[in-house]
Amino acid sequence: MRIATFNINGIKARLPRLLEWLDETRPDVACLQEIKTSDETFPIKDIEGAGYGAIWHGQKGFNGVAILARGDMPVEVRRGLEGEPEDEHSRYLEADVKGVRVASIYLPNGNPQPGPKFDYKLRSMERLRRRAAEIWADEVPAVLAGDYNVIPRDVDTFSVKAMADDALMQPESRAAYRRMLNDGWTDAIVSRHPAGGVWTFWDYQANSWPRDAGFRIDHLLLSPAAADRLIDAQVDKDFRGREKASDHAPTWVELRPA
DNA sequence: ATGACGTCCCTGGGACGA
Repeated sequence: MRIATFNINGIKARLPRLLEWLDETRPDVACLQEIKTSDETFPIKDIEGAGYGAIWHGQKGFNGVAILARGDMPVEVRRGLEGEPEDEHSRYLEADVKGVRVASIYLPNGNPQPGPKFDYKLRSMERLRRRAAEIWADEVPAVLAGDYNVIPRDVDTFSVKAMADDALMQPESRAAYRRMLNDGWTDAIVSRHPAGGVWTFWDYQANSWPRDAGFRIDHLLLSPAAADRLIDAQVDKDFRGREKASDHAPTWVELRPA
């Protein structure tokens, strides 16, 4: 089964691209981020028309996450991360889908750093880590998929120099991500492409896509029971080059049937 | 470099993103 994550940067502006991607690649599960729409305006009819059941956690204007399941209905486990009751950003949704625990995650960008947005980013990463530990304790096959807004290693960006002052690449951001790996989670793309050079994001600006100036910030972290079943992990890179594309490309894992 | 580019909001420009 294939589980994908895709920061679509506005589900309304991107709807033709999303439906096209679902039709062409037929992921079993699709975790979406930055749907940028309220719960009331989520285009569920179009999603259902493509053959997917869905749950979503929307927010007017920005953020927002969803989980889609082909020919199935995700069973919601949790929406939002604990630890900050006053946090109203829609950035986390978790469900059981086709025998796998799946989370759709949109961690904060954190720029500019230093500053309150960067502090919020780091706190959010620690809140995610705490939830991940609870999922780990359940010993279920789990895939924590989403836009982590972290460039984990120097080989995960076209230019270390260009990104040096960015929140995505600060030592604190990397340390927070590495703590989850140290907890035992497997970075699926790294396990299949250890040498790096795999990008999931290309900025709209500065001619980034034509000159392949991208970096890797969309990640799928696997629990041991999921990592044991890992067959492949890849990026649907060509979708970044299409008309009215998102600035992210879909990223996915293929798991052996249980 | 208060830049670029794009989406959202609700109207001409601000908020936000990476």
